[in-house]
Amino acid sequence: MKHNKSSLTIRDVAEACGVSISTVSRVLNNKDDVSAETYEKVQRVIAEMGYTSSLAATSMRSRRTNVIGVLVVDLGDPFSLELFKGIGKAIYGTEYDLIIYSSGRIAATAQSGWERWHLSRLDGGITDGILVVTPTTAELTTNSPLVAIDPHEHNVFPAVLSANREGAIAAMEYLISLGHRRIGFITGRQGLVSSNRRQQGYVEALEQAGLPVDPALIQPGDYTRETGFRCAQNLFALPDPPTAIFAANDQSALGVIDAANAAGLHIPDHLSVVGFDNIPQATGSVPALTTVDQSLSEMGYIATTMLIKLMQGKSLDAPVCKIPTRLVIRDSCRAVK
Amino acid sequence: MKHNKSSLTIRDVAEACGVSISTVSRVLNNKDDVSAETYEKVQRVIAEMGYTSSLAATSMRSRRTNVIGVLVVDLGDPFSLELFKGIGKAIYGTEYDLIIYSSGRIAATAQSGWERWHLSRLDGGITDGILVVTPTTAELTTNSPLVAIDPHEHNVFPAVLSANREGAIAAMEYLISLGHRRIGFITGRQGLVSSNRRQQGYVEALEQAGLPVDPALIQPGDYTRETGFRCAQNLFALPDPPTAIFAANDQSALGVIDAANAAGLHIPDHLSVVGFDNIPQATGSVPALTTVDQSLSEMGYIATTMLIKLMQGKSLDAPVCKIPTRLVIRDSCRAVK
DNA sequence: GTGAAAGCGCTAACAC
DNA sequence: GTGTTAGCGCTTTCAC
Repeated sequence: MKHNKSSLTIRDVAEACGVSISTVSRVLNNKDDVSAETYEKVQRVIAEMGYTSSLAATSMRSRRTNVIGVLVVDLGDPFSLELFKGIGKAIYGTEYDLIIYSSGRIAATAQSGWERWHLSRLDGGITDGILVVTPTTAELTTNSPLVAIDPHEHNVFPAVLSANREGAIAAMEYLISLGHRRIGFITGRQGLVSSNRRQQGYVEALEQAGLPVDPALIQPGDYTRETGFRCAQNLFALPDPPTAIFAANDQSALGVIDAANAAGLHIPDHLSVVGFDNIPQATGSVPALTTVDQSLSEMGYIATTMLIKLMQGKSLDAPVCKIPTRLVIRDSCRAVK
Repeated sequence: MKHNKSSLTIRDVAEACGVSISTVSRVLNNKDDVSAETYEKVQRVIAEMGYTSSLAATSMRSRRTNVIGVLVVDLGDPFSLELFKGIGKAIYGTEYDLIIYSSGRIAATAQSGWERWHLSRLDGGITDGILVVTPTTAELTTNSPLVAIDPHEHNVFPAVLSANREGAIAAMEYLISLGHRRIGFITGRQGLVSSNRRQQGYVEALEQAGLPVDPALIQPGDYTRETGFRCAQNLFALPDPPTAIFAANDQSALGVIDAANAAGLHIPDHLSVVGFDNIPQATGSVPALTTVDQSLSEMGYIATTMLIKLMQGKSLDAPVCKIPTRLVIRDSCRAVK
């Protein structure tokens, strides 16, 4: 490890060129009131020295950094990760940089309000625009453009929304059209908006079809395969077990398949299965699973696109963009007579 | 986009408290030379106003930011994403914050040297420690601790290394022990170190066993499922096709399975398959695939742990840490007679 | 125990 | 065209 001398500053460049720091600054910012000759020379020296302006200093002095900040609680959460793909794609080839900010301090993070804390850390400084991945945007205030990713309804910022409810309804309508009357539901993690919305769709579709909502058919899952497995077992053990199961996400659906295999139940002969899938690749190798696909990476992509528009001073076509879901029918469902 | 006024500054807090900005600064930094009374009051006002010190300003003035910077070219690359999981886990509950930095400017990014550019942007300012995800660390200079993630051999920094070569050897030795003599290899993306190392292991294992290295058995892949599919087809079409295929990653291995299915070849009766798997979950739903598992998230975790140690002024047990691979034998291989 | 003042590296007036 | 200068929000001596 080489700990060299302290990093280069604009002053070092200026001295090396024999000009003043403001001239260097002008070159850095592509101002046009510099002689071609000087411009050229400064450029050369900058390249030679490998100088880069310090983000910290630039942020402080000027309001233009071309940096987009992404605020996220749990880095590593598959949800966020999938979003990053889309965000990265949207940023690619543009003149923007990206900073994903996350904190290890659970104290500042676990309490609601982490978004606010993070936001004020970056905003008013380093970033020119913000993408927040959080359900609660109510308390957020900022001077720069902000786009929220899948916030809940009280949101006042431009946002991209996922069609959780609609997707669940589509899945249920399909199952119902196949003749299923008793359809089990494995919920997502309690407290998450996505989970509530999917459950809401499940209930609405039943009511719409004039079918009863049997609480015994609703099993509390948590988006994991293991819990999906146990929920399915509970469902199988019912005196009057369901002929179909709708799982609130891909992992739960895989758990259902595991449980069916374990119980010697054949899909789709004995049981029809549909899963909500945020990361279509996740079930890509399980072609026999019907899914409601929702592309999280598309959400990230679109949110970033919206933010960039805002940062460029353009206005949005619509302040809120809903990302559609798509029912991908494969071999895991069969009509019942 | 422009900035309005009104981000809260330390001066606002000072005025609201009727003290000087230096007193507020002392409270912010937990200095002990402030009277309990004042301390308490300032704390309260800070909480009430929802003030947070600006990262930009703090970075500039002091050397201590408690922020770890992660430099990455391609956000969205599954490799990086998996790393983030481990990094996030390592950071969780600590007093450190994390900044993942990535640039959309292909000009600064595509050319070798992006690492250097990014580094100097963050270093000497915002971050106290750096994690770089890049093969080439040779040109990097920095004043703060730096840990490289899977760099190639000319690296001088503390690093975590993956056992690509060793893993490939393990896979090959297993196949060879089963009696396979003609083993196909689907390479990773050309130019990547991981790819080279795995190929190196393939060749070494053959040589070690006194088996010939047949160039026709080495198909150039690119870590995608589609290319894996085509490579496998090429292999099948050989006058003397292989009895086993080792694919340089999970996706290619899935492509091989696709191709085998398409060609009516049964695994493992007609063909044995092993894949190198960076993201064990990726093939989790394909239990019939033997894999060399290497946990990328573990690499991220360990690298972060090392960096934190360094940032705390402690020294490392070893400057370089090798992440082991694990051969997970399942039903995709059979002995040939 | 607290305040005043000097910068950190940079940009943006404003001079010349 | 180019240099000088005044801060951006903060930490840190150094007085009091």
